Amino acid sequence: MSDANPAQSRDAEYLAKLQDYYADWKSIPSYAALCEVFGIASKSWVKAILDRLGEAGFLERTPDGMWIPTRQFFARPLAESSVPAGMPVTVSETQGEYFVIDEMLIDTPSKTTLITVKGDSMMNAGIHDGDVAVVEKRNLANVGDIVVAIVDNEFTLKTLDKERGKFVLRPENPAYPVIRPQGTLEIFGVLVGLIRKYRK
Amino acid sequence: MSDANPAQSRDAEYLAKLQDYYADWKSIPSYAALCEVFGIASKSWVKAILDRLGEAGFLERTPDGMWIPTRQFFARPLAESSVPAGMPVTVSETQGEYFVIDEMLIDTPSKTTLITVKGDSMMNAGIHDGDVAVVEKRNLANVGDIVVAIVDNEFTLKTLDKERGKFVLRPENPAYPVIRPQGTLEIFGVLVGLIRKYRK
DNA sequence: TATCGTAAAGAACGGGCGTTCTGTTGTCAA
DNA sequence: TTGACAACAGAACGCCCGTTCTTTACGATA
Repeated sequence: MSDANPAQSRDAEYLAKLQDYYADWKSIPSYAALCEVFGIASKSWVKAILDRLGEAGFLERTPDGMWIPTRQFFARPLAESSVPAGMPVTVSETQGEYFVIDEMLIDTPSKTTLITVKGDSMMNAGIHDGDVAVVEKRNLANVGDIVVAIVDNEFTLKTLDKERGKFVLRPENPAYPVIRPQGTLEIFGVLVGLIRKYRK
Repeated sequence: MSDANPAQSRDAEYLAKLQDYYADWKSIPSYAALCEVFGIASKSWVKAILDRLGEAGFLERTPDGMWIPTRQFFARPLAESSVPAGMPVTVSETQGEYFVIDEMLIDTPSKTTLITVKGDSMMNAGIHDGDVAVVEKRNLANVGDIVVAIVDNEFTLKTLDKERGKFVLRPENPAYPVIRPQGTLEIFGVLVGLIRKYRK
């Protein structure tokens, strides 16, 4: 039985070196290369280290046996605004360099598009002019979803709703009218995320 | 000489599949595994594809020969919702306005923190409960900036304003009172971005 | 002094991986 | 109908990679 405490022994050093390497190369190298990275000479010990880091939850393996980093490997400081304590601002010194916002918002890159929002018709849903919508392309959506539809050859972002058995597009701003498409409603994609950048 | 046009042939499909795979596993698999991913049967053709994607700038190799993604690999196409024309939905061929979300929102990783927003006191600024605020840590801000301040040992997100020569924190929701701190106002950071994720 | 346990070193091995070469198929132009 | 080319398929090979086993060094413990 080891002490089961993950990154408290010398493994913490090895983890740090691995994180630095990964920041440079975005991959976990072969055991032979890891010998150089870690500064040790035996592949078997490298394997032992990686096995422990795996058990500790920093690494896992693909179905075909490759080592890959886990979410914990990137461990960003994400504070909750409710945290009461004095100054939890530690924000993890040094090797960060890798916010995985992308991963948070995007599941299937090939089906995801970014669209800049124009106008204030979705104001009350907290979607403003200039925001960037993260849209997953598909043509099926549920009532209540915010969708990107194609109306008059333009993209439009609205809430999908149903009125007397027919689909309609409802803006989230009383100043705009509900869109009741005649014929079929062409849905381009579904809103899965939103990004806003404040000018510096 | 090939036509030198990168992701315009069928390679675009292969790139998309690779991107999706990478989103799942954060690694580029062996040629054998790539055969399954791409749906082809010959390793030599897989190598040819990766070589071309490498030339096109989507992949590169580590010193020891492993394939790794480049920045371009993570770039997403950005469309403007105003685009009027027929169907420019072609995912903007070639390099039109690609960008990477992380880079867009974060200038200096070491000074940037993510904070989950609690409550609806900034409702009218389009900032909702559960949104993630991208905050750049510094203690100087201008009137009008949205800042994270420390009040009563808690983070609070408010607009910085001035009243009769003194700084105050103004919520963007009439149901909440303006905060008029006695003594100094401790500013933790300035809001530079906002992220929202819609449940699937 | 003897006995552990930890932290490695080092050898040995079998298989999988990347590479290269050679075929095969379909399509289009001339 | 021929030829050229693109898009793969398939085999063959040598080396490197991951795994396992054995051995060494060293500090703590008793």
